[in-house]
Amino acid sequence: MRKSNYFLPVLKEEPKEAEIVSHRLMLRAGMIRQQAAGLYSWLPLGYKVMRKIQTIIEQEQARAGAIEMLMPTLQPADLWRESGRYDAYGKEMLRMSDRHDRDMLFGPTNEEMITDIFRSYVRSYKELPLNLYHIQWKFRDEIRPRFGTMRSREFLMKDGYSFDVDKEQAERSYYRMFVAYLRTYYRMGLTAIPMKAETGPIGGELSHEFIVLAETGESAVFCHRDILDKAIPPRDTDFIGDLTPIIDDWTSLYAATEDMIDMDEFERDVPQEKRIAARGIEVGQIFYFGTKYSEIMKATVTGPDGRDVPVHSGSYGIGLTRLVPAIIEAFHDEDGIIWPVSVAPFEVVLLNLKAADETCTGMCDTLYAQLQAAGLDVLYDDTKEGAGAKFATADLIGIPFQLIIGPRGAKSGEAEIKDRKTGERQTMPIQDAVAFLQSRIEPARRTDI
RNA sequence: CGGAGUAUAGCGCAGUCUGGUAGCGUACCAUGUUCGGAACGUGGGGGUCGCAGGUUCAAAUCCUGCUACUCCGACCA
Repeated sequence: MRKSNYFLPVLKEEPKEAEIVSHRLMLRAGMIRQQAAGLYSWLPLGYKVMRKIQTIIEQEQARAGAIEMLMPTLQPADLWRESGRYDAYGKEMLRMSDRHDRDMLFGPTNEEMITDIFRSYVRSYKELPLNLYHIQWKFRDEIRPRFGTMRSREFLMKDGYSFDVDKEQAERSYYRMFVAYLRTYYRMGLTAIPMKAETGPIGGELSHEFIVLAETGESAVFCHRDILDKAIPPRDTDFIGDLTPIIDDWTSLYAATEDMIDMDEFERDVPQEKRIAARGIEVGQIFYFGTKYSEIMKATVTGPDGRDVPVHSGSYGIGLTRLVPAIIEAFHDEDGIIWPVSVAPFEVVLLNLKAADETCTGMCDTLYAQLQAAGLDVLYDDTKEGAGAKFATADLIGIPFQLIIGPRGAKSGEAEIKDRKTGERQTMPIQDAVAFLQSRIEPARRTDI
């Protein structure tokens, strides 16, 4: 993409309303625009990041056997009356009526709707296990939205629902999502720690929150240091097989949020030098809630013994619109964002330091074509801005690699490459630059791990 | 929902106390000189001063009501 043809409204000055660093940087980098309290437009750069996150989620969900679909944002109130949550949910639920005065709501989640779909079609245990998910906008009328898209009212969430014939099978489904989540966050460059969690208003018995450590995190968290270095289950993990050893390994080390922390247990199980007490951002949560909805909404299947049983379910959420700021909270410095390659809006930015210089521009045009041909996602700053402004913008929007071509280098055949993360720069013959970038970027995509 | 603030050009702000033809920086447009870390000069365009009502010869400024947004608390993917 040529920057001259792109829409990238970066701000030089600090927006006054933004409190935390990710919100400030998302506004300054031209990723989002606030339209009302807790409502945001996603501008091209921000949306591109979210699409990359979405693709990773979809790939890892598919690997774990979950099937993607799409349910509507608006839901009929009757479905929620049936589960009893229409009255239980309170003012967080945005309610409205249509032209025929039918009570509707903007869905804050989809347990009722998916249960309705399930009970309409599935009759036999032989069709199980089943795990259906969608990625759709939700609305919760937060009393006080804040921190940009970290805590917005409208938010994009992946929510998945598993259906199994009994608790044992349901636990296996839960474990599949547990492993899928570990892989999903890792592929985004994050270290997300599964922590024992409260089951909250959704209810249930077994639940983990996935937490990214960050100073600006909303909740205090406690864990064993070694959990940060645990190996992620590889891509060839057998999701059909028994995942219990992986789960046991991950849950053997203490990790809990402030809601669930048992200090005596923490201090007993974790040696002092291994204790981490920090703050964290929740980027996902998984639940097993058994037959909570299937019983009340009569979602049953016929078991092997010929008798009807209510299905055992779990739900699995990942907040996409929260992940974007969470990644920024984890990866930034005083100059701006530092994207992990796998979610970066562009993998490399080509900086033509002097667009007025014919040699320089000719060289850059050639390189731009070569970078694209090499399969790299490239932003080409072909504008007439000064060099300083280009550097500042490139740093701000956090593209992992900068390929810098100045008039001197263009003449002598030398290119400079800056690694945004380390700040390290190296000079090399221009004809080597594309291959070098390829060798650095391809493994960093984490598509083969 | 309780407490505290803010609202003046795209963005950041001054002007309000003490009423008298709306300003600064930046961004934008034109032009010239620059050109490796957000360059400089000259010229230019852009504002129903959040909305409504009131006081006054005269309101960004004083009074009343409303709305939106932000921060602190309780709530939460």
